[in-house]
Amino acid sequence: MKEMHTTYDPKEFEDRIYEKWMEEGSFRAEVDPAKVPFTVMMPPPNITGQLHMGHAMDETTQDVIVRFKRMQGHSVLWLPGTDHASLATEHKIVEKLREEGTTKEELGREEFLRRAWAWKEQYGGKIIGQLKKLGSSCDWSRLAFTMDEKCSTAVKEAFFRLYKKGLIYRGSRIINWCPDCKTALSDEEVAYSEDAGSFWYFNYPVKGTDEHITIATTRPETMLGDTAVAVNPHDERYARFIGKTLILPIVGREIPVVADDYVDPEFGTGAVKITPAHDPNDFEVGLRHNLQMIRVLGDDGTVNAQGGKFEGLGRYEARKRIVAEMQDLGLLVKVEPHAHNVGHCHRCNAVLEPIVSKQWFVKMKPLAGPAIHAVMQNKTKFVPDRFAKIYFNWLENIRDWCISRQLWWGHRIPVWYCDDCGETICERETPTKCPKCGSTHLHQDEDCLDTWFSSALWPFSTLGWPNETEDFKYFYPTDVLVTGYDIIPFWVMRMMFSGIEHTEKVPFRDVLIHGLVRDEQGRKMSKSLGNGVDPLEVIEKYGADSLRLSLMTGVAPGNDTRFTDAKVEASRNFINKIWNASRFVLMNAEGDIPPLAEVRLQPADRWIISRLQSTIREVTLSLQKYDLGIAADKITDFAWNDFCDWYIELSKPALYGDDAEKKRGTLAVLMFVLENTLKLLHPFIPFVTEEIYGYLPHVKGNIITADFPRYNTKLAYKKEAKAFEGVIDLVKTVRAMKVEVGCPPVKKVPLYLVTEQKRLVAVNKSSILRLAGASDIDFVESGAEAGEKPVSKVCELGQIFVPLGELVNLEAERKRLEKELERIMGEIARADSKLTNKNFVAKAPKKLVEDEAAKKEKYLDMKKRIEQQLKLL
RNA sequence: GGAAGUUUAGCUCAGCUGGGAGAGCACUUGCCUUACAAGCAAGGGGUCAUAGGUCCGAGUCCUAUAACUUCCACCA
Repeated sequence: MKEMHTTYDPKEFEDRIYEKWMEEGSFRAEVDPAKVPFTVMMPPPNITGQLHMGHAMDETTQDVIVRFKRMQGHSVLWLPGTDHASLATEHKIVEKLREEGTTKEELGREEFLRRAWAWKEQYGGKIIGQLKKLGSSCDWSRLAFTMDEKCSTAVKEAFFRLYKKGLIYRGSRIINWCPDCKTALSDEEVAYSEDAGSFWYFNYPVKGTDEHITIATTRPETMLGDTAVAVNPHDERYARFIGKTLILPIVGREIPVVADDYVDPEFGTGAVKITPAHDPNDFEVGLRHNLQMIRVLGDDGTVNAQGGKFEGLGRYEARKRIVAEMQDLGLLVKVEPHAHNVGHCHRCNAVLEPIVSKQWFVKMKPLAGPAIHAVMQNKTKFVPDRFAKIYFNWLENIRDWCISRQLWWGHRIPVWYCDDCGETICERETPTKCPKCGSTHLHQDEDCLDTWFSSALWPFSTLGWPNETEDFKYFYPTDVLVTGYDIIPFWVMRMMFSGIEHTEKVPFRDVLIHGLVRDEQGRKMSKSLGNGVDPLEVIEKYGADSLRLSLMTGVAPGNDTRFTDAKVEASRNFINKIWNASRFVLMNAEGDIPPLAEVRLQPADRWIISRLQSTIREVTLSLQKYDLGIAADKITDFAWNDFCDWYIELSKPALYGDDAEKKRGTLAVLMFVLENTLKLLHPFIPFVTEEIYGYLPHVKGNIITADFPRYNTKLAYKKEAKAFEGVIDLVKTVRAMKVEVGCPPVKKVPLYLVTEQKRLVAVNKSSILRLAGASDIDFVESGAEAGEKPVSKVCELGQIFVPLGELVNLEAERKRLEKELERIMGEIARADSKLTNKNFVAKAPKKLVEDEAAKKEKYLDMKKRIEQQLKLL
């Protein structure tokens, strides 16, 4: 047998283990009617992306679940993929072109796309290698890409169906426009931030009078497009102006004063300039009053021909000039500082312009309803369920989804226009002639679809929908979707309504939401702050298992967590502990190790096996509920405290003794517990558990495909385990006594014991002597038999006396005993207060009352013993 | 303006359907005990944000309050 290295060194085996899994096809999902499928769709990272801590959290969470389910015997499909990230990618390539001194327009669409695909081939695979480093056990043979053939077919089909149902339409509406990216965005892609701005007060003269109305605006440049001024119909100050005409300064246009409830008389001056083409609210007002819509800003954010002499100026330059000119005209009343929320492009952070533009939209109301119902009826459950509220909130207030983007990299809108008759044609396949006039002069819509349109189909497009493939039939709907709460509106919601609309099934049964990974100070990790921690560097330093475990411990679903080096180090230390415990077991393993069923079990054996059983049960239940943090805690607690600190130490007398049968029995138990502990740990720390598993002499195959431990009632040994706790308590009590009186740990002391559990103590004598640092144990009836000047302490099993001779300070011992007596009296009083409470006795569960009475008995007994001992001093 | 979350040991955080407050790190003390100093043993440290309420019993449920965080909406 190979020897294990003396220290845990993840670098030595992590890559090797991953290759082994790949070679043996351990991640591959099979359509197997004999098994129950378990499907998880990986949220596809952007091809522009680098692995960050958010991914590490997301991937680890999924991998833990998937490995657990795989070991439980499911046919597991964890389908990986990447997202073409239309805007983000195009943005990057455009930037690169700029560096080369060219533009996408100069290149032309075809050449641009060729470059984009090349870019995807070159960089898009990077993140996949990074996912592998983490240990992600996804089925790489099914790797998908949102622009591959399968997904493109699904996108066209989905668009076609929605279009035919009238759920997709084209229209001129106010949309969010990014002047830098030169494309429309959806409402969800707008990032608001509070910016310091100004409030300019302008006078608009009333036609044919000396009077004027003062309006206030944060965007003076939009006045070029003003087509009215609105006041509240109930505002007495302005009642006489309603219906009058104003002269728009600078421009000279005559505009009406209209009454509209939208205006808040309390805010500003109570009179609002109306620019229907550049403000969503004004747009609505414009519709209600039939106002003219004048667009004054072009796609690049400069003033267009409608802006007269300001044409060609940037929006901020135009603002400056207009304010200056208003001042010259004596129409600027005042300027106030004003902080207000401004929408920014989530990709390039440029200030967005609301602009009226002809775009494609998805009608949301008919789609939102069923998506809301599905969650209300628990067809899909959010974990934790509070996130359902966020989901409802979004869907209930949703507006139509702008899906067209003025981009080239993405799914081109499957709509053609007839050059001759102007017919709009939407087909699954590229049409060759106009169905209306027969013309062959057709051209396709220039725009692309929002990236999220294809992401929304991800749970089924990747399985071959709309074709009824074997994969689709077997693996769909999926079981759980794992993602951060920030993605609910972008993705979860859209997958829900798309899934229900297109497949008539919810796309996933559960949505597991995890929190954000923040930096050590609790700040969001971000590029601009430069506070991001690179998971790959952490893996390089500590290994992937340590990173994974550190992300999984001490976290609750949906709650944010902080990343600290200290936490990774703690995880690394734990893994090292497991490594060494395994080494200990293997070092002592000699000859054939019998299966557990064939050996005689000692009390300590039954205790550890019992503890293992309850750990198995708790861990399994926690994992099923997605309480990964609790599961990780339970296993690490068992492995470190129960197994390493107690059982391994307890096993040493048997291992080093001459009783061959006992030794074989102990080895069987050690091996059994180790093997099961490794299996419980495997979902969290897959590499090291697989590596150690390979050293176990009696097992075949890999741990990744081994059976997850099952709770076995026959091995629960509840009573025996409970009794054995007394032995542990005894050892702890002796250790504490020695420390309290300052007895050197190496000095072996004789123990005198008053107890009714003589057999239990006798059987475990050698372990107790070893662990407690004692020389011998004698059973006595009272302290009087315990030699000169004994110190004493009560414990679960009875009372311990240790004659410490010269080490004993009588006065100190008296004080110690009095203090302990005080504590015991407190306990008795506590139990009494409950037992004398009639309501408690009458209403509390019977078991609780009985337990309380038993405790009181125990403490009364302890009290008696201490009092006796005090008399002897 | 609306919504959600957080508030527990010095720090970072767990705590499931209410039944004697936990972990890791840090700290104190003592140990290189032949798996492990990335370790072992023994400890100290908490009116569970505040005020009420329900209950025999509240960190846990309810209602207010405060502070912080986040999301959404937004008044030009």
